[in-house]
Amino acid sequence: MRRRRGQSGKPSKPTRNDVAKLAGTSGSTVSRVFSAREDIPIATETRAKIIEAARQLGYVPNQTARALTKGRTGVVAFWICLEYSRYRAQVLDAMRTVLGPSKMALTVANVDEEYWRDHSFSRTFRTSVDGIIAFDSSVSLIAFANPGGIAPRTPFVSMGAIWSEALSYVGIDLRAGTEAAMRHLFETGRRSIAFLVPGSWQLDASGPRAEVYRSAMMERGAPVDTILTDGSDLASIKSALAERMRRSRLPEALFCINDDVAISAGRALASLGVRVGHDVAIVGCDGIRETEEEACPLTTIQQPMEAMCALAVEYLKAQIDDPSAPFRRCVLKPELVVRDSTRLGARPGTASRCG
Amino acid sequence: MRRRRGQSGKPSKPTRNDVAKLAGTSGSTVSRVFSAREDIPIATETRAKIIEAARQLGYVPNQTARALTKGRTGVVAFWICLEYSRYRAQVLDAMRTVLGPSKMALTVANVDEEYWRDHSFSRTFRTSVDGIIAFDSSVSLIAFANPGGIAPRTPFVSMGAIWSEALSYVGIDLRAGTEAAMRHLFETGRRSIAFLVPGSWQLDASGPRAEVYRSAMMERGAPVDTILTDGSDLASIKSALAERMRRSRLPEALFCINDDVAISAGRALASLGVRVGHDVAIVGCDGIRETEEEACPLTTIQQPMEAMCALAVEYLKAQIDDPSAPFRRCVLKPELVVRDSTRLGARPGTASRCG
DNA sequence: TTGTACGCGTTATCAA
DNA sequence: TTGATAACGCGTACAA
Repeated sequence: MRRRRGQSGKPSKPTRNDVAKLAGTSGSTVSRVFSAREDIPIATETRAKIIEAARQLGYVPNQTARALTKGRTGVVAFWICLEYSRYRAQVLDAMRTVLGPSKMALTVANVDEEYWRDHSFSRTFRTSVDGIIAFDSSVSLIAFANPGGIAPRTPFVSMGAIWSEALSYVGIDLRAGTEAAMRHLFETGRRSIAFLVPGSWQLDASGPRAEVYRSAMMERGAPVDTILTDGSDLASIKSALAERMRRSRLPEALFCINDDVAISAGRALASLGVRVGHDVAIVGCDGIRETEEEACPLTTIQQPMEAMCALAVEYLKAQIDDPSAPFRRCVLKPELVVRDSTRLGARPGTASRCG
Repeated sequence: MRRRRGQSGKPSKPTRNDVAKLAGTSGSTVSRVFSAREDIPIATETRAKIIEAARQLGYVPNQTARALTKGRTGVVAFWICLEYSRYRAQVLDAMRTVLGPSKMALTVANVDEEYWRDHSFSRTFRTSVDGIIAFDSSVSLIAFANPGGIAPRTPFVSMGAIWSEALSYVGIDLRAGTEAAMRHLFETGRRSIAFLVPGSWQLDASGPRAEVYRSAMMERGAPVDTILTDGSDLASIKSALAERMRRSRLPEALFCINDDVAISAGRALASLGVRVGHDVAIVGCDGIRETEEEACPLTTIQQPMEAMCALAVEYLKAQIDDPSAPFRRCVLKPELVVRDSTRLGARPGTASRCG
């Protein structure tokens, strides 16, 4: 038995035909009015009656039915981890900016975490979309890029520091970024450089940043010097650095796994009486806006967030418009933005505490 | 003419019936297998054949069709401005946390900006959902809460500092928060208190925070003292404060429109040689995490982000489960978190500059 | 345990 | 300019 309008007292949503009945016309004509297409001629009077009837009933076209017949939703999904991170929030902002003027609608889903919880994409897949852009999502790579992966015919573009060669992607070359950072540090005369990373980040202690750091050091005959912190919070970073100062000497420079860590390191050192940029240079990674407004602005490896989003959208559109189009690929190079935290000869400063 | 599978060379997605044919069974049985319901009995052998056929074809159930027949998507939309803001990113994080363990899927849309651009919700409405939670979205209030508003039968809950009495909402009582902040400042002996706000924020210069600030001052016979800045960036705030120092005296306390402004104000003052918490007290608003890790941790009006999200979800669920259920309403009080920026007798500190 | 048949609310085609 | 009518792909009542 089906729930029918008005039968059980629960009012369900009005449909095209309800409007048609009230307007004294047919369902197809109602559809035409709401199709919002200029090229379909409708008598002014008919249209007015339909608009009025729809208003009275509170009619809204059912997007699900529409999508079913058209085979398109006009929506692209952006899969990104929604756990708080300034970097990701800024990437999301870039995606919003890029997709704003487009015809496509944007919908954001929190994919990775959901997968680890459910061991499936069932929830994420519930919103039907024309294509998917996934940012730094290892999980979706596993799902899409493997042979016999899920939803093989859904247009998919991976974006960020990890990707699979099997499909379209817009990568970020963290190796190149790290190389530039290390070169800069050596060129500005730093010899002892440490890599600062929370110890729990298995992946990042062995990823491209760590690798390039190590080989850059070894190339120059400098000792590899990794400082592991307990967490990524200020307190953990401060205690790791304080401990280091107690046991031996601080390095001349810190290469930090990301900007969050770099910012905390800068503050921690300042509060320990160390002059950032003078006694110790700091380099971060990602290029979040906050690096610019620190007491001592931080040198950082700036990711090309907006360019990355724009390309990913372009690639996805190509796939959507022609599912048999070849995959497109590109790896973007970050730009080293040099600021006072690594600039020689900056004026000395001191810790900032409460008044 | 309809695009048919295999006819034009463009392979379209396989359907239930394709799988059924390959598995030598019927479409409904395929549906049953993919319904993932435990209570439907299926012969082990049949199921195996279907799974295998689906794998071969790369079959994924069409969510659009599924939603059309079931009348449910299992998705809730979260409408929030995606322009970068640490506060909103933290609210989003809270929503993710709350919805994580739930059965519902979360989809995030960038509503307000889209509306100002398109003057319609057409894009936002393309993803069909069971209900909508809107955060600090004046636009969606106009659309939903007005008589004869759009989509009157879609479950809708507004959340945040603005709401409409017409529908379910979870509000935040900024008046109460501001009152607590002002009380605290007066109780700790501050007499001259200025309100710091970017001048372009029309709304916020006349919203609840501004109003309560003014009446609190007037009640105590203290002069209202609004400091307008050109923008919300550090430079604008610094120049407004420097200008003030030049012309007259700094107030004993700054009540800032939000934490972003408060953080910038703290840094600006420090760099001008003012001791935050000693020479000038600072209070922010929103309770973003960053207030805690400033050189001088900031007192702030902490929004109950997670409680707010949890309630909004609860209210929405109620509406979804029973569309005729009464609207539910609640206004949450923020909590004043007192930190060193307003604590008397904190140790003096100085500006932190580059080394 | 499985198959048949209908309906979900649209869009698009075709005839009027 | 408008009205029937056939898909769209799936869920499910009912019959087998």
